[in-house]
Amino acid sequence: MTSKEKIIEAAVHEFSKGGYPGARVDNIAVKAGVNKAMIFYYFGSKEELYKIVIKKIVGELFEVIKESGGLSTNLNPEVFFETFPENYIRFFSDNREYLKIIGTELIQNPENLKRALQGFFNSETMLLPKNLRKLFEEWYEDGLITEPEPVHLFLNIISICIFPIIARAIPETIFN
Amino acid sequence: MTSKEKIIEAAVHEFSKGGYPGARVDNIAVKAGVNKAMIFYYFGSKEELYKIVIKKIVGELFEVIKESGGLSTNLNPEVFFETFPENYIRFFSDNREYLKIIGTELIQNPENLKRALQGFFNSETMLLPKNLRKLFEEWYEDGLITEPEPVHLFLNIISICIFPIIARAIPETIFN
DNA sequence: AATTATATTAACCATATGGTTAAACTAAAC
DNA sequence: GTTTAGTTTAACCATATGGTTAATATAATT
Repeated sequence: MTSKEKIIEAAVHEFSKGGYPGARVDNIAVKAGVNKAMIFYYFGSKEELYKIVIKKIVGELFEVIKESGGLSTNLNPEVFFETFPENYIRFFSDNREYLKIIGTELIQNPENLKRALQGFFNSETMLLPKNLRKLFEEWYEDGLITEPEPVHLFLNIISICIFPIIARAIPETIFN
Repeated sequence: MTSKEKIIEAAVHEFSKGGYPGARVDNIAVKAGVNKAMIFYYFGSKEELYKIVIKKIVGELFEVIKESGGLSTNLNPEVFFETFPENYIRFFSDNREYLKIIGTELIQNPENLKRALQGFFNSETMLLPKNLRKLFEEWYEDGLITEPEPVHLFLNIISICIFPIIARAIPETIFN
């Protein structure tokens, strides 16, 4: 593994606990087994490194959506509601650190995350939101789903997928 | 308003953006219009102040659950599923800063939040989880609800209540 | 082999940050 | 009016922290 890769890996770990302000550049360097100056040599600043980490995670997340059929035009609700939540939940269950980073960013810096997401709407993936919206609308018109608003539908899907992983602590404490 | 109150109010604001590590004691002092030393005079440390803030929020949250009938033994699903989400959503919609603090804490320090919650299970509120669990189990046995596991049910309710407020950014960006 | 471009290091720097202190001010208590 | 307890202030402190630098080692290029 190159030093650059080692730094990113260590950065994911460090940013996942404490978020951006809580992360210490020194810790990242130690964790990566690399001299601290290397971080600034390759990434320029703590903030740029953070942006790279966010991009990396969002990029992998897009892969999950694509693999769930987000790009295919002929998809039925049964298949979508099976594969998407499954892939989504697995992705964040397997990458708790990603979940922590994205979750924290979502709460504290949604505008930042928005920008990162929009950065991925390039020529290829640009199809995705259009397709998904059209699909949801068609499904509603055909009476296959009851939620007319694509935004709400998508929001509810990811709410049920992500949040239970995050919020387990609350009901666990309340019940027993 | 006393200095102590002014500090807590300013602390809520400061902790809500950037979380605990991102909060600056100096900022809290300025925002509260109080000398920085007052914070340490009244609260001892930044960490203790933070704990007080968490306690305050969790305390108000418990009031919401109580007001939703969490303590009454004869409650039907119709009433509960109307009042609880409504109160819950209003609470966090009206107090975005509380939501940010609790959300961040949930992601980055669930154990800490657990302790804060347990601290509220005193003689009075201790009835709450027992009642709620019993209620959910009865409702399931009577065929009024389909989810057998109280923990899952509660988790899903709060997921649908809280998360959409937090995660609005994602689908907003994807669709349009 | 000599030169050039890329990696890596240890020591250093300016500033930010949580926290302290001793003195001063204010309002009760006697 | 004097003492006492509580409150407030400005100046200060040690350390943590993001970032820099100049020198050195390593690998590629000619």
